[in-house]
Amino acid sequence: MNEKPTPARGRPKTLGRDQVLQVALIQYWSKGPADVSINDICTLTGASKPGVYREFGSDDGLKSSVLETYRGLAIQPLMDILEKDQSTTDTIDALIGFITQDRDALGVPLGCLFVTMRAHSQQLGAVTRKKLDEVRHDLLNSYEAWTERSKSRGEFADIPTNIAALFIDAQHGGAMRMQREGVPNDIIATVLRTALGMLVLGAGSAGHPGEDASKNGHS
Amino acid sequence: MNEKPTPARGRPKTLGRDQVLQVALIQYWSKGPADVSINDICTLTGASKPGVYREFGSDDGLKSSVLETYRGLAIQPLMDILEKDQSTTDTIDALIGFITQDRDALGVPLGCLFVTMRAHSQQLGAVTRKKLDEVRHDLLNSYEAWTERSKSRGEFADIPTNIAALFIDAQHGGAMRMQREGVPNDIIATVLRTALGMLVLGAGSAGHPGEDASKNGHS
DNA sequence: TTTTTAATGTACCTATAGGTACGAAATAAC
DNA sequence: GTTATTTCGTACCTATAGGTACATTAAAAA
Repeated sequence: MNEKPTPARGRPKTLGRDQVLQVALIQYWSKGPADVSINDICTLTGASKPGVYREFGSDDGLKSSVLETYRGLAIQPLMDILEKDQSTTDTIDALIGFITQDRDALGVPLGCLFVTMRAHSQQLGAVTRKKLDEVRHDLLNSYEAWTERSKSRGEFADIPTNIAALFIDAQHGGAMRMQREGVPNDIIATVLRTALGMLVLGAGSAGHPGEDASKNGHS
Repeated sequence: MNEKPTPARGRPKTLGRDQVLQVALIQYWSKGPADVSINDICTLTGASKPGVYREFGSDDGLKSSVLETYRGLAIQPLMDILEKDQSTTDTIDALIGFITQDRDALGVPLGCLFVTMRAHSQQLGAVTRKKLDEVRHDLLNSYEAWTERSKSRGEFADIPTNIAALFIDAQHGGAMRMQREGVPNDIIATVLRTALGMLVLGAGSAGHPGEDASKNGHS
């Protein structure tokens, strides 16, 4: 419980680093990383601008720190599902459940900050882009490792591992984009079942239908 | 050959509307619509800023005009492939060929301006967003109509039409994102064959492999 | 030639972005 | 108390964005 290793010497720090990170996270997530200024974050947190710059160095520094936070919050749990020792179909169901969780109920924004940042990478600084690439590689490696394990159990369709990983990544990105565009979660889940169902060896040309949620399509 | 219906009265117009549209199109396409200013376009075309505003009204007006241009240039050809009277597998092959064309050879940027604008819609004006929605609906309707025709020929898998349309749209978006992220076109084509192949009734759980392009995956 | 019309572009406006200089304030050590 | 140290936040900087006021110019019409 070492709250503060050094009892410090000068003026005590009052800036709430975690609070700034939390607020910035929600703002970037809901409005997009390019549509939230440092000024906005200062106003919302009550922090001073030099305080934020002292803590994070730059806009780029803040964004990369937020991405790191998001990774622990939303990307790691996704990868944890892949690590878990369960059947291929169970993993797919768990993935779909995770991706199409009710965001209102959870109190978090729609979409995925990681996916959004990838789409906006041109507007991000070098540090954030580098971390983005790192997270992307981690995630793709996770998909590949899961695919390999599933293949070794004889549960995976005859698809090259790297292709499967890119395919899964594309479905994830597509699902998050649909969510932001207002497609209902049950429709998204149905699309994902169709898409990911085909990865399972021996599944029909259409995945198992599940409950029918195919009435309402796009607005 | 009515070059100019009205011989005009006052000072002749020198602003090259089409040139501005072309330059803006390439700029938005390659750098993203939020990373190109009116000033940039003025510098690149030699047009004056008031000239651009007289012609297009606003930033929003210019962007929506560019989107309209892009629609004719890249979206309509895609939809034309869907209208063509050919087998489901042939249409899928044509789609994949169109999407993974060599952009360097064609002299056009990577990715898809329509897809990029959708991802950046928060940063666009009301007019452009409206047109974006219109194009999106057109495209989804095109996918649905094609799906229905394919079903009536007994060539389509047992997937609800609206779900199939969203699925195809997601593959297109994913392909364009991969292209921007540096995935080679032959890899993208393989992912698309895997994804779209499952729409064909009676295809194996993996699509027909085609030539093997599954060595190099993601960088 | 003078007038009317319609386009031209220089030079400006306001707002906001990221970023910082610097004196004031709060603590521990002396 | 005084000093050393560390953080604080007001007030500022520069750059660039979208957008426009207005005097000027080039044509057709009178």
